[in-house]
Amino acid sequence: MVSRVPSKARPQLSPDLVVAAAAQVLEREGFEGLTMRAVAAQLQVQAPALYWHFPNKDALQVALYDHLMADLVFELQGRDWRKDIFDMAQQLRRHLLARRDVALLLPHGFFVGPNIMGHAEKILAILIRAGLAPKDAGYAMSTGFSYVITWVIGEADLVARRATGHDGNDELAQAMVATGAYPHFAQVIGSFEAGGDVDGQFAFGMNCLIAGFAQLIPER
Amino acid sequence: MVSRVPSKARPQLSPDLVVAAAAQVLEREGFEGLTMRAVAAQLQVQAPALYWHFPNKDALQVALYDHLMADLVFELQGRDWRKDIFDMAQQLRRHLLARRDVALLLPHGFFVGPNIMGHAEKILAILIRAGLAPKDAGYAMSTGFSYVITWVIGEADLVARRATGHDGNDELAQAMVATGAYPHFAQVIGSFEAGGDVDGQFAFGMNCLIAGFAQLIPER
DNA sequence: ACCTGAACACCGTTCAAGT
DNA sequence: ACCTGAACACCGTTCAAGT
Repeated sequence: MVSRVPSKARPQLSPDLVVAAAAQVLEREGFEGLTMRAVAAQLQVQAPALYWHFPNKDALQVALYDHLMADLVFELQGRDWRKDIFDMAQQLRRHLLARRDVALLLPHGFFVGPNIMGHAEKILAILIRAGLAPKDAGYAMSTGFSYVITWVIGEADLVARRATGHDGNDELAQAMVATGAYPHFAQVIGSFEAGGDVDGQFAFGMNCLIAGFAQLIPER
Repeated sequence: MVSRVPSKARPQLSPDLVVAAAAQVLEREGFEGLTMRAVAAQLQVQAPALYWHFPNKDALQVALYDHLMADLVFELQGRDWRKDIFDMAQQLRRHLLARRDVALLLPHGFFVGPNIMGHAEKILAILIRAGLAPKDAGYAMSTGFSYVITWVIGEADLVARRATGHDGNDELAQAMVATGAYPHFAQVIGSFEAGGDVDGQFAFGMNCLIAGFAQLIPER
């Protein structure tokens, strides 16, 4: 007789366990390696088993994204709302960059999850307290959120390309500049030869947005 | 003997022909249907034939994106740089929305192609003429570009979801609001019940950016 | 030089069947 | 209720072989 409660019993599958396994696969194999089969293997289970807990891969990805936001806690000064918003953007950026390929999990726009909601609530509180109308606060948040996500995808891509050596895109750009048909572009490229300041560029865009947000506060 | 120049001769394959076929497939089947096999079928050719003209699917996608930008011509007033930048963003948005799934072609950041370069040159000219330093102009352009792309992906997704009926995300949002744990979020959702103004929201974000750009112009 | 045929090594997902 | 085995209908890509 086989024991009904085997000692090596791997715990029964649950959505949380699946998400945790997916997180490990993502960190180890990257976004391209995040397949249903790989997640199943991580759990020592067959791929179709996952479909009992998630309707499809998209749903798993969304849950995974939310899961990876669980340990993001904004640390704010609470003196100037502009600084607070900026700090949140910066901390979100760092958080996303520190975990492999997280930003790629969200092909489509904003969505809802328990952890995400907590962050959104905090951001909206600050914006509304700063004087923005609720509707404007909503616009501002989603705009800022999109900015950070898009930025992180670009930045991760950049460091990946630098790691693998030459760009391929850079060469093409050089070639086109050499034609002399793009004087302004050439000028801009030239100003980047020092290497470009990633932190500075991120701050630039974010501060642009914040400056725009500030204009929405009605005069009192 | 078979004639050496068959009358029904489909012209020999070329990168341009492949890209044109890919454009048709994208418009007809959408991004998900854009497979090497489908493009090949459009050309009445076997899939591996494409690999003679493009090293891989990514390269084809990039070429396709650039191709789809060929018939975008910015129409500008040339009086106020802010208005011109805004108009370009608006026209780019409309252009992207009018062609199915174009914005999805660019998973990674900016890249280079002949048509793209022409547009970049025009944008940079305006920004530099407005008084931005070349480096700032470069930052501004890529920030604005990312904004529009991300926006369009979100907007296309939105109309797609509306077309298919209920959201699934909306329901979840409602449920979370009902918990009462997210008062600000609830407030924001409430202010959108009128339906939300897509054009207005796009303009909002873009104007935020432009306001930020303006702050970079040194005082004279 | 340019394309076909056949195959490799995968995918997400479904579904009957087991326990 | 929860998972396996086997399969379906695909993918991108490689490569020997044809012309």
